[in-house]
Amino acid sequence: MKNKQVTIKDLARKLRLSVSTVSRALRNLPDINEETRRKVLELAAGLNYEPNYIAQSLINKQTRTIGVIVPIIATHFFSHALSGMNEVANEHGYHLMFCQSNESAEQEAEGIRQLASCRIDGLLISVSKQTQDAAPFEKLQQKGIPFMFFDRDLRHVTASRVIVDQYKGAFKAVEHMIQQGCQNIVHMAGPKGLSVADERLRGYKDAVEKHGLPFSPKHIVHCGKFQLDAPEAIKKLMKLQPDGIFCINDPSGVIAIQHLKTTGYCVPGDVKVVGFNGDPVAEVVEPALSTVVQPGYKVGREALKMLIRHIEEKSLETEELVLEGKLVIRKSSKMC
Amino acid sequence: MKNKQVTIKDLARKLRLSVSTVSRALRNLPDINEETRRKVLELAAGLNYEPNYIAQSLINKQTRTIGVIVPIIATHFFSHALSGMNEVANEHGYHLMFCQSNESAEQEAEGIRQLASCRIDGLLISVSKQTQDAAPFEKLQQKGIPFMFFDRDLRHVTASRVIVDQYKGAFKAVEHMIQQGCQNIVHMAGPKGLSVADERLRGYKDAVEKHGLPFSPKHIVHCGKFQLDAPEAIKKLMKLQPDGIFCINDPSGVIAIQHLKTTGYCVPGDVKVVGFNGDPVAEVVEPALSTVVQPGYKVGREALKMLIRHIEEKSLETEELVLEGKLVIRKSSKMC
DNA sequence: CTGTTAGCGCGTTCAA
DNA sequence: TTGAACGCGCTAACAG
Repeated sequence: MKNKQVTIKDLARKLRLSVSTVSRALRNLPDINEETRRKVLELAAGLNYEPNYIAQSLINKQTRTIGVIVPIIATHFFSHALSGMNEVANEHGYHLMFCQSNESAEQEAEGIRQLASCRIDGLLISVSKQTQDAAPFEKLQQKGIPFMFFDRDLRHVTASRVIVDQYKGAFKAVEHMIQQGCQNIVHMAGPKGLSVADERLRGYKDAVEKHGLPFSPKHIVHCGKFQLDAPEAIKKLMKLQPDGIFCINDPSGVIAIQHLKTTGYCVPGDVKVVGFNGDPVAEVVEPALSTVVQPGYKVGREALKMLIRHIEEKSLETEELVLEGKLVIRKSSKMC
Repeated sequence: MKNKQVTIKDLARKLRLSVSTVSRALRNLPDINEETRRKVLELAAGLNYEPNYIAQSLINKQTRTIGVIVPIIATHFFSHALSGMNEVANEHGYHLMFCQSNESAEQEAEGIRQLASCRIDGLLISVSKQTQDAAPFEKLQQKGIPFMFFDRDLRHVTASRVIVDQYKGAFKAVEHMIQQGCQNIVHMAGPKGLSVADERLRGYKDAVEKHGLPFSPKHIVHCGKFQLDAPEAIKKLMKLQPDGIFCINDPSGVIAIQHLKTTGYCVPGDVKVVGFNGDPVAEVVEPALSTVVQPGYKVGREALKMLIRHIEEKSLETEELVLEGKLVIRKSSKMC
């Protein structure tokens, strides 16, 4: 039943040639008679010959496979990033091997180990919320496996990265709220230590301070798992009687809006809300949620392009590409 | 700079043993002195030895890698399915290689070709909206590469599959609408020929007929790209003055609700709406959209589990697992 | 218990 | 222009 793959050896036998001649013909190397090449190519096509990439990899020491680790696939941003990577991979003849860390540093380290032992040519990673330890990345460096961060990175690790300017996005968003009349803006923040969350917080704080709005540590509440923590976070934040809530992402923005509505507040009349990401739910909630749209697809594309370039040029320099999110203003933050 | 990986040969040299002895020690085979095994294992750990899976694959003829092809990753259902597969893959020591067809039969065929030439051990696929041709799958069969469908399948291709009972889900949904008082239900359908869309349509039609509700070909409008076609489809359907719209999925259900509201209808008062899938937007839209939640994560898990079983048992029988969606009733379809 | 030999499918010398 | 021989890292068969 098992249909053995035809090998270069089979071709050689049928043509009474040596394997090395066949190999040369197949790879379009010079130093070969046009006539023999034609014959080889013809038979190869006829017999449906396909090179064994495994065998080639064993020699080349390259697999044309890139590993990708994301915290959670089922996310608007990361699924779009993967989609972008998929396209670039196709364009350049690479394959993608993926792994999900489930926001766990442990699973992430295990994923890195697994993928690295597969002899991938490079690794693209967006770290989990927990990740602090640089050790797994140092091991990659020792092994000589090129890797890069995309979106969520570890600041203190020397590596290339493609990120989105979270600081600027947050700053723009908060400044917009101020322009719309907010005088007291609070921030439902993400987990401490996560690069993107820290940057958004920094952007929020700078915008608030630049415009002389009130600020205190109480203006910020951190959420680990926002689906769980958000409701309580909002209650805490509302004690400050804010007229604006800047949320770490869109799902939490949606929760905020829903909570405000059920507790008798008017959005945007009493309180304006802005989220972050560009999730589909932001467009659907009522009032529609203003947000900073992250270019997930583009992040994926650019990250893989950069990594492939580094791999193929054997470049050791680190590079950093910073993209920008786009503030999309909807009803939830408009003056009325 | 390049840190050469330590090989079994290096271990052998340092221990003055033969490579085969080392190999046996490493693999915990019998016929080996406990003392030597200990030494080998110790040195291997000390030198950070890692087996070269490429070389092993060349011999075993197995890569412990599964290919996955999905129409669109950035989708609630498929991203959750991938997530489920990722978990099972980890549990069983497999890797996942993925590829997106972008709903194009051509890209899908190319993806199959690409993955197959990578010497994957098996393939999991959910077909594109366009796919009709069975040829790519026959080639897989010839090559002896086990493959399976999940969710969207090609009915006339003999292969195992893990699917969700779309017929039953649609039937339940429409029957629920009838119970809530609908007398004239129309259907915003998916593309013709797509297995899941056809089944949902069948379920809709049977439920309507069972209860003696009016039905005509005009009660159904097909959408290819629902984001584009939905608005027009709704206009057409509304000419029949329905009091219920059963939508092919949640995004189109959301569009329906929004359209109805802006044209002066009350949902669910005048018209009840039910979607399909369980996308997050369904919970957020107002009124919240009733839907049939598809167990995407479980489909992914079960599909990969089944495929791995088939691979490891070299089973040739085809198997079919049918899961069920769950009707979740929200405001958009409640009697009032 | 251990080592020798052969080979997986292919690429890379080097002679011929 | 072609072919023989060797090696990639590892496993498998057999002999010792």
